[in-house]
Amino acid sequence: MARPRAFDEETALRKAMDTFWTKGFEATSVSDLTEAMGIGRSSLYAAFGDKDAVFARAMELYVREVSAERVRILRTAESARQGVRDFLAHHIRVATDPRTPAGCLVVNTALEIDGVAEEAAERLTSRSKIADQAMRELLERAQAAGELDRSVDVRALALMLVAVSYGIHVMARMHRDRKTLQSIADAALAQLG
Amino acid sequence: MARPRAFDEETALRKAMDTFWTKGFEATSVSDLTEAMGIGRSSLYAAFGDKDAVFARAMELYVREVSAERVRILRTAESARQGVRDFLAHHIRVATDPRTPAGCLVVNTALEIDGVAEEAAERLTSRSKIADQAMRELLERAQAAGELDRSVDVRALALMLVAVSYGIHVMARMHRDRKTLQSIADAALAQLG
DNA sequence: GCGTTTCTGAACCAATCGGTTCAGAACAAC
DNA sequence: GTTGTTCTGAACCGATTGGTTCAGAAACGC
Repeated sequence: MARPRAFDEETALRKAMDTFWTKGFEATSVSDLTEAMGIGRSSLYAAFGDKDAVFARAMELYVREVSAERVRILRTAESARQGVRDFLAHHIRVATDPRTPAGCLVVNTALEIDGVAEEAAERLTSRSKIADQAMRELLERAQAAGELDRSVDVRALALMLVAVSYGIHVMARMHRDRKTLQSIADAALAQLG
Repeated sequence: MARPRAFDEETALRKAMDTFWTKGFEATSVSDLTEAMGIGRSSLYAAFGDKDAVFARAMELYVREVSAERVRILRTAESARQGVRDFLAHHIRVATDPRTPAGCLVVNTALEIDGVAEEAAERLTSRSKIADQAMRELLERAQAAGELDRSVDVRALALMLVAVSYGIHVMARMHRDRKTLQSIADAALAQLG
C-alpha cells in the first residue's frame, strides 16, 4: 500500500549498462547515469545505493544476458569446431551490434578497474574463469571423441581461443569492421582442422 | 642564460606514463601526475600544456620505447615462426614485468578512450595498423620462402596473431601469470607448424 | 474521500576536478 | 654582485564530482 516505482528497474539498469559500456566506469558520472536512466538522483540512490552498486548491478545484467549465453554455447556444442565457431561468432555479433556499444563490458572494465578496485577485479577474474573452464571441457570432450588430437595441450588451446575473443573486443573498439573480425575467427578456427 | 629546469623531462614523463598505464586516463588526476612526477602543478602546465598533452607525450614515449621494438622484431625476423615467437614473447615480457604496470598502455587506452575522445582513438588506430602491416609482411615473406602454405589467408592470420597479443594483455590485467600466458603463445604458434 | 507510505525533483553539501595566476626563489651570463 | 630570465610552490578559480536531505506530489488500501 504505497506509491509504486515510476520506472522499471531493469529497463533503467539496461540504460546504465550501456553508459558504462560506452564510456567506462571512471568517465561515467552519476549525472550521466540519471540522465541515461531517465530518473532523478535520489531515485537512483534509493533504488540502488551508490554509483558502485549501480555498476555492480549493470555488470550482473551483462553477465546474465551476454556472457552466460556464451557458456551455454560451449556446453551444448556438438563438436569443438562448431562450438568454437559459434562462440566466436557470438562475441563478434555483440561486439559489432550497432544497437549496443562496441566491444565487451567485461573486457573494457577488466582493463580499467584493475589497480583501482581490487574486489571488483577479483569478481571479474573468477567470472572469466567460468568461460575458460567451459572452453576447456569442450576441447576435452572433443579429444575424447577423437575430433582433436591427443597431443594438443587443451588448457593452453582453450585459453588461446578465449584470448582471441578478448582480442576481437579490443579490435572492435578500434575499427568495428565485422568482416575483418570474422576473418580473425576463421583463422583461429583453422587450429581445429 | 636562465634558470634550468629542476627535473628531467623524460624521467618525469616516464613516471606519468606509469601512472596512466596503471590507473587509466580518466582515473588519473593532475594531482596524481604531479605527485608521481615529483613536480609542481605549474611546472607541469608550463612544461607540457595540460593533462591531455602529458598523456599524448607519455603515449609517444611508450610507442617509441615499447611498440617500436615489436615492429623491429617482426621486420628483422629470419622466419615467421621465430618472428612471431619473439613478438609474442616481447608482449608477455612487458605485460608481466614487475617493474612496469600490467598489460599494455595502448590496449588499455584503446578500450577506455573510444567513444570519449575521437581524435586520440584515431591516432591509436593508425598506430596499431603499423604492427598489423609488419606482421602481414612477415607472413608474406614466409609464404614466398615456402615456410607458410600458399593457401593460408595471411591478412587474416596476421590479425589473428595480433588479436592474441591483445588478448594476452587483457589476461595480464586479470591474473598476470607468466607461464599461462606463455602457453597461450605456444598454442598460437602451433598455427605455424 | 482519507491516511499512510513511498517515490521524486530540486536544493544543497563538502571535496575534488582541471586549469590559472603570481610573487618570489634560483640560477646563468656578465 | 647585478641583471635578466625562468622555474617553482602555494593560493586561488569556477565547475563538477559523488552523495545527502527534505518538502511535497503521487498512489495505494481502506
